[in-house]
Amino acid sequence: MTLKDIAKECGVSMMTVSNVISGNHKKVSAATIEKVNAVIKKYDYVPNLMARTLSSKSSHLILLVIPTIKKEELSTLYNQYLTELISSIERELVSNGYFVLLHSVAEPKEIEMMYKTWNIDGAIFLLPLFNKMVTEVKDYDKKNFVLIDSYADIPGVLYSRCDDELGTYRATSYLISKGHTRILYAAEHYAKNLLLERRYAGYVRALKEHNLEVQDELYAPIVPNYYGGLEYGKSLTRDKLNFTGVVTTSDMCALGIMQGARENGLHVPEDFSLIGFDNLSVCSFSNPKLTSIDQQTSEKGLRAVQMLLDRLNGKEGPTVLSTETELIERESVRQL
Amino acid sequence: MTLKDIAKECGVSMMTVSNVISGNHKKVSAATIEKVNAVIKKYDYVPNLMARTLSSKSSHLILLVIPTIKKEELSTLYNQYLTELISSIERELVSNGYFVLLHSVAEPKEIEMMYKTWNIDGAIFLLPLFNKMVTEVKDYDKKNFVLIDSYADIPGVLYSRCDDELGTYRATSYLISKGHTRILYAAEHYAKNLLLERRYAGYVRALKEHNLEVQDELYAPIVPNYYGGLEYGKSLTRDKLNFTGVVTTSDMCALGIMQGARENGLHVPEDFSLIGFDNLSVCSFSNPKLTSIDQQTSEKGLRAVQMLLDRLNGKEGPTVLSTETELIERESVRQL
DNA sequence: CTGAAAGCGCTAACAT
DNA sequence: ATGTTAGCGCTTTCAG
Repeated sequence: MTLKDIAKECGVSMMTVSNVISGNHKKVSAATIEKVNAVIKKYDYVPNLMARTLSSKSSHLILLVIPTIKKEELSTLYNQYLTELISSIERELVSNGYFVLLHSVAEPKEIEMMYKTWNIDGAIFLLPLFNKMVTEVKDYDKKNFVLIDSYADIPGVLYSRCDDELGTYRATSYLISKGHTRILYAAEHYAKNLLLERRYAGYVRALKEHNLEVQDELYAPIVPNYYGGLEYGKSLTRDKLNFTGVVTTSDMCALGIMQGARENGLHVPEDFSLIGFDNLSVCSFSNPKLTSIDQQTSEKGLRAVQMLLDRLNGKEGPTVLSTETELIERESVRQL
Repeated sequence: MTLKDIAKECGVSMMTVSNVISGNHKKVSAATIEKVNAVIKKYDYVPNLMARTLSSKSSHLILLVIPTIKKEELSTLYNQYLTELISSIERELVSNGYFVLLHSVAEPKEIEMMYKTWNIDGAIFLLPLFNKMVTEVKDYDKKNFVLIDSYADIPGVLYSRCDDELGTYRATSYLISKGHTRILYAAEHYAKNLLLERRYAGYVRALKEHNLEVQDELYAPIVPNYYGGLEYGKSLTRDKLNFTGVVTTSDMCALGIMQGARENGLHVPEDFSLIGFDNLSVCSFSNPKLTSIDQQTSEKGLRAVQMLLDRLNGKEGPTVLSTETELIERESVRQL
């Protein structure tokens, strides 16, 4: 069943049917619209988007870029966070008449290739890993890119993230409100990773606001994932414990620290308090349950899509959107 | 840059270029092949698959069907398992020249719609939730469907799963080998869910082989997810504990039981032993670490793709493939 | 408001 | 081994 068939059955031209389908309702009389729609429904006709794209150039296809990472990394580092993002983005795109092409990408050429092969309308990059790659794509500023969790500040692209600085500020302030004054920051931070930089800034701001000193010995420059945390936790002993609370930048890292420390007989929250980041469901599965900073992951995906669609529709709108963070109290912080 | 441009620059016809690209090397001389390839490389030309699909009918697009489920369910029930499947399927398809259209689906019509709009070459259904829906799709047996984790036995479709029966057999046998004789099976099983049926069969077989009786009181018909487990765990008290070991059908369920029981002062493995299923990375994050049955999730995805590609290429091959299960010892089972 | 012609970029089928 | 013709299903453009 094609446009032509529908047109024939209705006794009108293909263009009329096309206009009905595209919602060009000013160009067709109400009577024909109804007639055409009836026939469309009768045959369950849906337009072939390959043909439409070929002649109109707009595919309604959005590239969802995931990293080409090894299986182990995928499962331990990004698991639930990614599923939540992917599923929220998929839902929002589909409910707006767009389709999702999922593709893992290791170099800029592959992105250009996808644009040529499929006439992609836009692309969403799921992780800030892609920051440098993006600028190496030809005409990237005209390709409707959305970067998630990025602070790269590349002109012409869109950003969806959370208020990272405020997140760690909340975590740190909460520990302070519970009587903690010696608070460890457990994650590397350096200018190259702008997101971690923001999170560190939040920690520093909270300390300063409460007249606490930022001390070198309260900074553990670890890689903020499960294994980085585990290793650090294992290095802890009771006499080396020069802090009472820890701020981390991921739940997985926090769980690693907890697990590593336990192997040395150190327990959360008796020996030290601990706060995660992301509020993954594993927070409820650990013992003790992990207090964490929620960052509204699904909402972040949804806003990424909305920004993108606005841009595709030529609407002026914000180029950066941030979700709000919130402290979720569980069992890993104790009152001193 | 189009086929036409390449043809012109090479001084040959479009068909010659087309034949070079499609690998029809018997129809073109070695010299022209080289010349054409040089020009292709020079311009970074990649064919437009919209146009190719329009004329050839084969899109090289595979539909990856995920369920339309609510956010909370996604994160707690399927998180890592799904990520692992999706990423392995994506990698294998792309490295074979196919592309992945990700779409959540709630009813059969949507699948037919995707076939019409995008000339999909085949579809992979990520969860057995889709069993009934599949048979309601028109000409489903000619649409190159792969069902993951399904025992539906619908003719004309392909199946990728693990040896579920052997999995629970291994778990049960392991508990028996550790001196357990009163072993609880914690998951509903009924003819409608064929996978759970298989898993229950494995439990029963292990008991019988060791001359242990299958007892009604050692069957807990719970929904095998975190919340089902949690609820059941909370219902346990020391005097109601009429078993020493538990076989479950998912890690999440096992973690739920562990957590719920702990709230009543019952501990794993001191008060009872426990085995999960899936071997998710959370098994290493819990305390105690969860002994589990690994089912090679990535491999399962990979085999799904290979079966599908064989069928698309007209190769005769198996219609069912199962990955092997393996017991991964950790800390949740003790020797009696 | 409706329609006819031309063409998007490619390949199947048939020449040569 | 290479070229020509026709057409995939749709939209753009231009006429009425």
